[in-house]
Amino acid sequence: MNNNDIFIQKLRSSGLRPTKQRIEICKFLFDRHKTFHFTINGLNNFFQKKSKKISLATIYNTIHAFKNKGYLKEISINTDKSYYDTNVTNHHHFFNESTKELIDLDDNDVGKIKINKSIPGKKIKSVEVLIKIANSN
Amino acid sequence: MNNNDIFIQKLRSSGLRPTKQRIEICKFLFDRHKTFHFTINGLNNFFQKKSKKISLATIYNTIHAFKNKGYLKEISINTDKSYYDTNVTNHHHFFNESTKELIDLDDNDVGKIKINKSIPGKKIKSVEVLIKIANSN
DNA sequence: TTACCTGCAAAGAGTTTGCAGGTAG
DNA sequence: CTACCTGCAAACTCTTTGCAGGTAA
Repeated sequence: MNNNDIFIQKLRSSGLRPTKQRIEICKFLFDRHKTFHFTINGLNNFFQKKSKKISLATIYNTIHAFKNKGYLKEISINTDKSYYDTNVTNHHHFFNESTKELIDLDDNDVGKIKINKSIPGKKIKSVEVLIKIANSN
Repeated sequence: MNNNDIFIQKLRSSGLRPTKQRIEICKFLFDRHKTFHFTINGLNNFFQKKSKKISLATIYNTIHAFKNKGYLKEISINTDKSYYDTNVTNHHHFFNESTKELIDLDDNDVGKIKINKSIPGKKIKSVEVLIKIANSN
């Protein structure tokens, strides 16, 4: 089974039709070993350069669908734009303010977060640490 | 010295002219005991209701100026809009997803965050924990 | 054939900017 | 008087939406 077939199956099993565009997006996002962070604009630029133009509306649609299916995680750093992460496990981030790049941290990089407060009737949905870094000079 | 004078002095000492609008904004933001979170839209609504309309451009200008002077802190929760905090000390937050409200956590509420990774040439600028909560039912 | 998907363009939300008139010092 | 500030409207960026034509099953 080649990669395309894997993605076709992945899409189908999520109730998403495996269209040409979605398969291309899958190949770009998920056919890699390392964690990958991106913005919608970055994705769009990539496909334009490859002359595999996918309309912005379709990119938004697909990314939203993938996020809803749990294949992507949205990360809020600032109000400018949304960042997405192909690593959907619970983890924290460095944000390099000089380059505007996100860097994943793994479990060993950040000690356990102890939360000593709770609010009646409320449940903790997520705990995210964002560490902003910049050139040290 | 009354509160207005304190704010006038605060503005002047920052190189900001104490205009009517800025003093009004100061009074609303800083003349309180508890920590206060707000959005630009919320501020705007407040002044409109009080029939002390301040133009949106001036509100943006002033909030940016205050942020640059270190009187306010911007908090990123989602891409929708910016949240601001009159508590400029280092602290963490609950974000109530049901009500879209921010709640400050103090030092005792969150254990010390241990970071075991560093990036050569980079310095940590801030460490922020955002804990999303929602109704537990 | 039918439900779903794509792409375009228009619309929306939040924010920023240019500029003419107003105000503080 | 001069530099700075305000308010309006226009512009901008990112994102969402409506809809006509296209495609998967």
